[in-house]
Amino acid sequence: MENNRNKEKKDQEVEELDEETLFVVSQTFKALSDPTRIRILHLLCEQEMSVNQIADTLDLRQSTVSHQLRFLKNLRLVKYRRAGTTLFYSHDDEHVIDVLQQTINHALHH
Amino acid sequence: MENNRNKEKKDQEVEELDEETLFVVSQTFKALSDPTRIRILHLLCEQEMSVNQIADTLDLRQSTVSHQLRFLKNLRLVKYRRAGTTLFYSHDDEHVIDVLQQTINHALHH
DNA sequence: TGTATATATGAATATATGCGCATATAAGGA
DNA sequence: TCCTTATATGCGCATATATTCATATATACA
Repeated sequence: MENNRNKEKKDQEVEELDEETLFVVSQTFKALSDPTRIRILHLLCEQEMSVNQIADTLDLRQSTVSHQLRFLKNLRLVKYRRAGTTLFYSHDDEHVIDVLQQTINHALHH
Repeated sequence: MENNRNKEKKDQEVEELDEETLFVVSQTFKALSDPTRIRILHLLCEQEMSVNQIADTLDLRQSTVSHQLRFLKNLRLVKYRRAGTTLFYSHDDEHVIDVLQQTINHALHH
């Protein structure tokens, strides 16, 4: 079987993805690949919520929610505003929310 | 902190996702969360390819490609046609390919 | 300063995941 | 039937991940 790497690119040949793009894309989807994070992001689609509100609504431990919010915040998928000791989280990436909504709708209608 | 589950739904309150939807959506994104699977699906966006062609093009072991193709086939994200002993794989879910392309483009242009 | 509330964090544990080796299976041709 | 080629699969290892408990940090307020 012939190996085409390092040869001239054929007309229909697809451009290989560079490592950074691959990393960003895989991380983005990894964020959406866990049911807990999906539930959290789905909540935050329409309203901001505090950590404890999220934990209560989804019946999760406070630490679980906090860990996952840190994960999502590192990827800049959520942000927060402080009000006293309470932090209100909201989504911070329209594209990711779009993709999530699309896929939820696709799953619901099939 | 008040727990709103099992109470009347407020106007802006988001509908909770049922377990099956949650499973389907998370599995879909899990498929897209691994760099190897992304590379394979990205290749199959534009052309069908045999297992060995994929392995050669992406510099992966044949067993690695086969394992990942099985994963993708279980989720019905790829299909294949047989030609002798060779299996030509191609993508089989337009929605997932769309979502992948969108996210790759989003990553490339930011 | 001391207390209460909200959130974050570190460590431990259980589980899931990706990959490679070795081998099995399957189809085609001599 | 035997050999070759293409692909699939079982198992084990190494690593990643999600969750929990216990505790730390931070803010507000008396």
